[in-house]
Amino acid sequence: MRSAPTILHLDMDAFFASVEQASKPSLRGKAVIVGGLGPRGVVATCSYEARVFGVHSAMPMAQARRLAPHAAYLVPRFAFYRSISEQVMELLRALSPLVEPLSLDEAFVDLEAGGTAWDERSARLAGAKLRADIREVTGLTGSVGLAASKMLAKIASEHAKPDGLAVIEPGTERELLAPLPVRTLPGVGPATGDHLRRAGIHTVGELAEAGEDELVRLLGKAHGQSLHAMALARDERPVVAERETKSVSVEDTYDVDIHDRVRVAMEVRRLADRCVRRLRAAGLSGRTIVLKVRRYDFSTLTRSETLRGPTDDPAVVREAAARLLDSVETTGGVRLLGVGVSGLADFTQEDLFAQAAGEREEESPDTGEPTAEPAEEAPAPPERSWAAGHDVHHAEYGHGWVQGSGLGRVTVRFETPDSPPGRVRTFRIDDPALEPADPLPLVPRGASPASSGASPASSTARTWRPDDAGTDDGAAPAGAAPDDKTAPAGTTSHGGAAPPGETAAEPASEVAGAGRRERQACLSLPASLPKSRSRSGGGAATSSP
DNA sequence: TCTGGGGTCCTAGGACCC
DNA sequence: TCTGGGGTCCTAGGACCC
Repeated sequence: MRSAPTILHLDMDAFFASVEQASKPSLRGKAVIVGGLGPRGVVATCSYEARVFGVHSAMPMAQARRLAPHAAYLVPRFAFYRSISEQVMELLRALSPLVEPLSLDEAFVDLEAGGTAWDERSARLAGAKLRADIREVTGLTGSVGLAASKMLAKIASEHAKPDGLAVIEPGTERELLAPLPVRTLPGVGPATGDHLRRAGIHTVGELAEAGEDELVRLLGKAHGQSLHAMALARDERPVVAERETKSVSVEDTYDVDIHDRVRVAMEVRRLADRCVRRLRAAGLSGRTIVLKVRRYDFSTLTRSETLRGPTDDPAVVREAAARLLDSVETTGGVRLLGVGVSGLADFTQEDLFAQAAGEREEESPDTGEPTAEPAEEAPAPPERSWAAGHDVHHAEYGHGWVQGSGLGRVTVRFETPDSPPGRVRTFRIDDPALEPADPLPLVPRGASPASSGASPASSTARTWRPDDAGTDDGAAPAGAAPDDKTAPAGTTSHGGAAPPGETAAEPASEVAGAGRRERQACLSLPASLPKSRSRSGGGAATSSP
């Protein structure tokens, strides 16, 4: 393992929700919940203001609505998030060619390989500058972890959240990890956590003491070995820039279970076509077709079939999926269907017609509503769906976003990322003056005068020492971060130079406010770690030390 | 409370070949 | 006639991650 903390992990704070707050001034400082809005939707991301009510990602939307009835509920706008993500990834690639994205809002960077950092000091500077650059270019905040390995960098960024930077100094790792709950380690989810708890293993230190043989016995070879290594802070995994796609799949959960076998078959056909479009858009073909069925009782099964050679022919995938469906009992109802292709090969057939058609269809807008599609291959008509959160333009009132719709009406709030909070007006859904619009940039173009404003705020950089995690009051480290954050937000970027002076400062101060609340919620440091990564169940319950 | 959608990796059994 | 072991591929399911 390297001797300097030159692996960086970036994690954008409450990414989807923060993007929505940045683009909609009236939502800043408010509880914002992004996810599926149907009866079976779940929370994808929520703002820190919403977390105060106990809302967290992966929670059923119905439960979130009970906990936070007055929050703003929005459908995700992936294309927009992707464009912001691309701006962030561009900043990372300026630091090093070795950038490994994990999702739209997360990535590892090998600073040493990029010649950007070689010791702790230079790594801190790079991390602080990155955070400042992200804020300047996107108006958003991200948290940075720096350590000598990927695992530790990720643990550090989690600790730094929100809007902070944390360094784990080489040499202190094992001492720092020892008191943390096993769920802190990547790869320990609910099942493994329970398993270990039943074996009397609660902390990373106990994991290390258990020994490799015991862990292999408990968890199997691969998992046991890797967990033992991680517990000892041994992690040699390199940052890998390009990883090959292994599979492509699509799936839909239906608002109500489907009982009609004919309808099930039709849905499978549509999913097969959608899957092939994605496959072709990626320039791939595949040999193994997978059908996924989730039944009324949530039991899930998969059936797969491997062809003699790779295909990207919709008819072939459709037929394979139909054959697989024949082997599945669906009486009682089906809540989810999915079609996937694996065993991928680079696309080699030169079927230019099909390829062109595939690309055209891929462009169709992403409304987040699985059911709205026309059944056959007709060119998608201009759908006027008015999904909550999407941008619109009105001939008279200008740019705004859909706050809600129903009963033949659509409610629009007229505001832009750099306007003050706007007013709401209601129209008929077929009002000809109203049309869908593209999102506006979060930061006005070219409005970045002397980048001096956001100087690499090295004051936000902290070292996470073993003592910090060990002490229960945690007052000093926990309190330090948000205070540090408010400083750059409040004092920089105001200096009159930026044309709309409020623009840069406003979202920043809101996020800082959110940060304060977040910190209150997790004063005890060891508990704070698993809390925000609780994907399913548990939450605070599993996190108490 | 009633559980999304997109992925990755691992395990285990059986078939088949050497 | 009995007893192998190893390797690879396929299938199904499960855990985990964001």
